Amino acid sequence: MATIKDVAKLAGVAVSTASYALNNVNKVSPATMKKVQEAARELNYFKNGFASDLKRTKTNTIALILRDLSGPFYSELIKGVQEVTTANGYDLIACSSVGGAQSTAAKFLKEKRVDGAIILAHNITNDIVLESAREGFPIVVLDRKLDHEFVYQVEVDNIHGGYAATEYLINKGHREIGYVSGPMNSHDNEMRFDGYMSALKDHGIQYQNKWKVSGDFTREGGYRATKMLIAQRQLPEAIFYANDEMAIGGLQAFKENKISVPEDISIIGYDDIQLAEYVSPPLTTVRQPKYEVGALAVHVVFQALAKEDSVENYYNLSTEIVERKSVK
Amino acid sequence: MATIKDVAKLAGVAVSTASYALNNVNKVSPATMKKVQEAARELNYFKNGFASDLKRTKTNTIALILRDLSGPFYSELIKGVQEVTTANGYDLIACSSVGGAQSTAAKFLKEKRVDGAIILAHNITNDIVLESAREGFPIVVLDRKLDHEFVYQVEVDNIHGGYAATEYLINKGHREIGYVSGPMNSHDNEMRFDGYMSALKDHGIQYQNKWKVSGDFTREGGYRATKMLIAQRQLPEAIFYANDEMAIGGLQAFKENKISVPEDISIIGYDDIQLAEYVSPPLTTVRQPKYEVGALAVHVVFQALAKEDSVENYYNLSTEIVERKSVK
DNA sequence: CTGTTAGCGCCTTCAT
DNA sequence: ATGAAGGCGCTAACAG
Repeated sequence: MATIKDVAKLAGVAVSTASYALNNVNKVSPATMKKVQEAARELNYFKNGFASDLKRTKTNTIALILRDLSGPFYSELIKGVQEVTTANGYDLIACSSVGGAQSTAAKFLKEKRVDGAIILAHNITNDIVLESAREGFPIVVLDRKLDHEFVYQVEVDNIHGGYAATEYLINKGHREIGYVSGPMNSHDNEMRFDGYMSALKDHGIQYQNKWKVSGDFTREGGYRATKMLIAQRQLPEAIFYANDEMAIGGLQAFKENKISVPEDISIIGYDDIQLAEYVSPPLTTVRQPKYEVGALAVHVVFQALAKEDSVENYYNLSTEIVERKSVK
Repeated sequence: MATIKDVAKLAGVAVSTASYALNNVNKVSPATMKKVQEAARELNYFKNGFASDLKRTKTNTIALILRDLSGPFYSELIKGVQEVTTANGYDLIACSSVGGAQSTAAKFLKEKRVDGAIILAHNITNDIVLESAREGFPIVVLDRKLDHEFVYQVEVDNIHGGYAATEYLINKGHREIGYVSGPMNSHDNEMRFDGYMSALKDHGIQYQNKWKVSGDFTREGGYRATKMLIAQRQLPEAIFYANDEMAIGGLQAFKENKISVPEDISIIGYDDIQLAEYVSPPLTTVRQPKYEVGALAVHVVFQALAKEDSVENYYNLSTEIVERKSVK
């Protein structure tokens, strides 16, 4: 592997000159420039990224940390992140948090291998985030509440989203409304549930514990939760699934039991994932502004990096109901 | 930011001792070990990843390069890559190649910021791959043919897949079979088309140029291509879409024109993406062993890294037809 | 405009 | 078992 030294030697200049030439610093004569570039090409030289990063203590890349690279994560969100990152001349890498504290993600955070990070991965503990964030290493979390000078939150207003979903069902004439929840430790789930509760309360409907069942945010979980509800032999008139994946699992369960949606029961999901519109019946759901979340998140990272005074630690975006055919 | 020096000082030992202690080298007394670890904790010390990588000239991470992080890329493939990578104690990062030669991906390749890479991204030119690969930096390509000592190929037998898809249609009694192609520069597309042609030929069917139309591997492209075919006012009996995304776009076009699938026309896709089974009618398609491709790809990287003699430069996996309801 | 040089933070050989 | 010291490849003062 050729180093900058080799290039300098071949070009007959000092290393610093070679460095300047290679980095286009306006400080070197066109002739030298050319000599150096030719030498570099001849040796098939490429800078060693680490050495460079080490020296500048800056990587020019930001990380997007996802629980599972292969999961049905929000492609719109990634798009938002990606576009803004690129527009700012930074690089983006995605890394997975499978393995928790031992994961690649945790390592990148702790060892500060990037200039900033955006996290959407429950299994990265708050501790890791808190001890990694620092001046010059802003972290934005999309999935939790955290109080730290250099940790920023952007979230969608899930309380309002949960409220809206529930109220939508109520306005359609339903009074008995089930809730299939995500994992208990999920902040998103908690907020959606809060919204659900408030809507019930504001409309004078009594909350019934038997109609709350947990589905873990997975399709499989939604399926099982729905089967449980069905097994109770007393279904509510409508169900609010805390995410679309679970709702799709629920659809499957209803189908197997010949319960038809929305004739026999109405259901509403949350997220508006791509599949939602293709499922049968098409799923009425709550859309989150995913692209905006992603774009805003990176934007915040850059603002923090630039030490702009105007950065807030907390941002909130709102949701919107998308009506399809799963509610009567 | 605390460095190893600070830790050593606080623990009252030399830097080297601190390094040994921190890296669990069996060379330091338990007492010293403890002192150092405590000092590290107290200072909230974490090693600087770059310095470490620079010194060892090894990153312990491999990169998966995808054309578009947000695209509907194969989650099964990623899963295969991820699991095997993790099982080998390596880290995995995904990076996007949007931007081509200026992309993050190209940078990681050229600057050798990882120990190995797996590429599924047409817009990374062969040149970049060829000049980046070298001893100690194996690259496996999933989407092209390339001849280089340290470039490995794993591909699925797309020729056979294309053949099988076409033959399936023929066996169902269709003689007029259209082909909606991916981009011309796609090796995958080319192979599928070759398979299509051979099947036609082997069954004594004349290839008709008017039934080949390009769809760019996107849903939108498939939609437009199908509209074009419809506009020709003379539809084939069946269409082979070179991927599922395009087939789904086609489904949409047919629906809008009240042409029903499979009654009026049969269609078959390729890939077996997740959506395929949810679309209406469920799409008959050719499944690729995606998980296996991913797993094998990383496996090859590790073999190459270990300089095993048994590594081949070329691997081939086979496909399978999954019958659903879009072919009559 | 070009060259010399001092580190960036860490690992590791060599002596002790 | 521990310490001193060199250097990985690069950048950026600083001096000329």
